[in-house]
Amino acid sequence: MSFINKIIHGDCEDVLRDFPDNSIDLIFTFPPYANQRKETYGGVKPDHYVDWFLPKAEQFLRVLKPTGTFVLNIKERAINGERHTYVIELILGLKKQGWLWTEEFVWHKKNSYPGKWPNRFRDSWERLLQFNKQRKFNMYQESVMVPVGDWADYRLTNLSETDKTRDESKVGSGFGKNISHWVGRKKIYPMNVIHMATECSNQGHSAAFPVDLPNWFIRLFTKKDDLVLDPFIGSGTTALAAIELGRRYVGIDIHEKYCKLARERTSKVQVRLPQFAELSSAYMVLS
Amino acid sequence: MSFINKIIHGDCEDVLRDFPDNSIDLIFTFPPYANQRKETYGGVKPDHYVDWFLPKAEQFLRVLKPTGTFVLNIKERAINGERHTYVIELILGLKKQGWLWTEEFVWHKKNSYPGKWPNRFRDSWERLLQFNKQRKFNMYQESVMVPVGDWADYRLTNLSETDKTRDESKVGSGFGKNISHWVGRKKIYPMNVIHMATECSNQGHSAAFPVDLPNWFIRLFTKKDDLVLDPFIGSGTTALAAIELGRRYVGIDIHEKYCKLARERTSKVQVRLPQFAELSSAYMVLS
DNA sequence: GTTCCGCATGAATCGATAG
DNA sequence: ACTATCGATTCATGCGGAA
Repeated sequence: MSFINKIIHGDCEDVLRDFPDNSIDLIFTFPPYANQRKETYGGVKPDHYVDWFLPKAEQFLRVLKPTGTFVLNIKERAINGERHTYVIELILGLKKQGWLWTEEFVWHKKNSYPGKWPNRFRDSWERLLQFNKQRKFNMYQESVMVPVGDWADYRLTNLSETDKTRDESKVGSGFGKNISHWVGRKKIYPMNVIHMATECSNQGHSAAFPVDLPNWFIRLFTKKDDLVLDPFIGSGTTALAAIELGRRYVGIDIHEKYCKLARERTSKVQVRLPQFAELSSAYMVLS
Repeated sequence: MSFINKIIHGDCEDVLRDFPDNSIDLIFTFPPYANQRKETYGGVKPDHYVDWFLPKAEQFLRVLKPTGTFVLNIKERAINGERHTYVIELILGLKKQGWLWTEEFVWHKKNSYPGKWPNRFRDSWERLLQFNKQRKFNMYQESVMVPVGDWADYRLTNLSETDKTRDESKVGSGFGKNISHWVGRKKIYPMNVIHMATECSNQGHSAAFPVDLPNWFIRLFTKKDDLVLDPFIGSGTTALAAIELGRRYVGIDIHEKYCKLARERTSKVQVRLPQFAELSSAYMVLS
C-alpha cells in the first residue's frame, strides 16, 4: 500500500477516503483543540467542534481494524468562566457513530502553563479518550509494565533528557548495564493516570507533546510492524514514536508546512534497538 | 435554623424542601455511584442515574447561596467493557437546570483498588466536578496554597502516614517547629489535579474517602462559620472536615444506620486549633 | 566531565478595551 | 450585545553557559 510510512498533505477526511477498510491498528492523535492554534489551524469554534470532528471520525472508524484502537488526546477550554461541553458531546457523538468508549486516561502535565485567575487554578491535565470498534481488541499490557516502587521515580527525576541522549549515542554500552538493574525487579501494571511533562523546546510546532506519550500507547495497543495512523500529525511526533518502536506509520496534516517538518524529522530517525524501546518505557513515571 | 450541625435522616430531596433558599455556602458530596453499594443504597441503575439525580440537584440549586459552590465527587463505572455515559449526561443535565460547570478537578487515588483485567488497567482517578450558580463565587485560594517546588515533594515523600498521626496527637508541639520552616517560604497555588490516597481504615461505611478531600474543598470555598451541606453524608466524613475547620454543617442520609454512625463520629470531634487546619493542608500533595 | 544557575517558554485564562 | 485582541498573571522544565 502506497501510504505506508508516508506523511500525506491534505484534510484527513478526504485523504482517508482512499484508504481500504480495516487497515489501521492504532489511531493516535492530538487534534487541534477548539479555537486554539488559530494562526496555524484556523480555529474551529467550540460550538462547531463536534460537527467538524464527526465526519472525520467516521473515516477513522472505517479504516480501523476491528481489533484496533483509537486514542484521542483532548481537553476542553474554559469559556465565559465555565468548561465548555464540546468534549463530552463529542464522546456522545462518537458513541452514536458506533464507537465504544472503552476508557478515559488522565495525562497529568506536571509543567502546565502558568497563570492565576480569581476563579480557577492552572489546568494541569488532559483527557486521553480510548475508543474501540468492539469489546475485544488488541492490548499488550506487559509491554508497559513499570518497575515497582520509588526506584523508577528516582531514575526519572534524576535523569535529564541530555543524559539520555548522551547515553543513546553509545548504543548499548552504558545502557546494557542499566538494564541489568531491572532484571529480577518486580514489575507492576500501570494505572490510568499518566504523569509526564510537556515538551518545552519544540521544533516550531505549537503543540508540544512528549514523544513518550504516543510511545506508551503504541506499545500498549500495537505489536511490531503494525500500522499507526495520526490524522493530525503536526510536527510528526506520533510518527517518530512509531519508527522508534519498529511500527509502520501514516501521518496526515492539512498544512504542507507541518508535513514538511514531519518528513524532515522522521527521515532522521531509525528503529531503536529492542532494548532501547524497553528502556524508554522505564523512564516514564506511571502511577 | 434548626438544621445547623445536625445529621438528618431522610431522602435529601424531601428533607431539603424545608430548607430556605440561598442558605448553604458549599455542597460537597460523594453520592452513591450508579449500581454500586447495592446493599447500602439500593443501587440506582446506570441508565436511570441522571433521572434519579436531577430532582435532588434542583433542591441543591435552590438552597445554595448565589456565591456558593457545589462539588460532586463521582466516577462512571465500566459496563459491558465501556465507560458508561451517565456522568457526562449528568453534567449536561445539570447545565440545563441552570448550573454552571466551572471546573473538573481530578482526584488521583494513589492506592487504588488492585486488580487486573484483560482490557483495562486499574482505575485510579475520580472526577470532582465543580458547579456554580453564577460566574462570581467565593474562592479562598490562599487557604490551599502549597510550598513551592522540590522542598514540598521532599517533605511529603519522607513523611509517612504514621509520622503524621503521631505528630497530630501531640497537638501543636512538634508541629509548631515544622510550621516555622514554612514561614517566609514561597508558596504557590495548586493545580486542578489532586494527589491523595484513599482512606485505608474505613469506618464501616462502604465508600470511605479521606477527610483531607472535603477538608481541601471546604478551605477553598468557605470561610469560618460558613455552612457546608452533604446530602449523602454516609459515615460523616464531610461533617468531620467541616467541624475541624470551624465551619457549620448539615448532613443528610437516607439510612438511619449511617446517620447514627455519622452522629457518633461527629460528636467526638472538636474544632481543631487554627494552626492545625493550616497544617493538615500542607501535608497534601498537590501539583 | 560534573554540577549549578539563569533564562526562555509553553494547546491557559480572565478582564478590559477596541471594533 | 457580541466578537476580537491584548496585557497581566505565573512555574516546571530543559537548555546552555559558567564555575
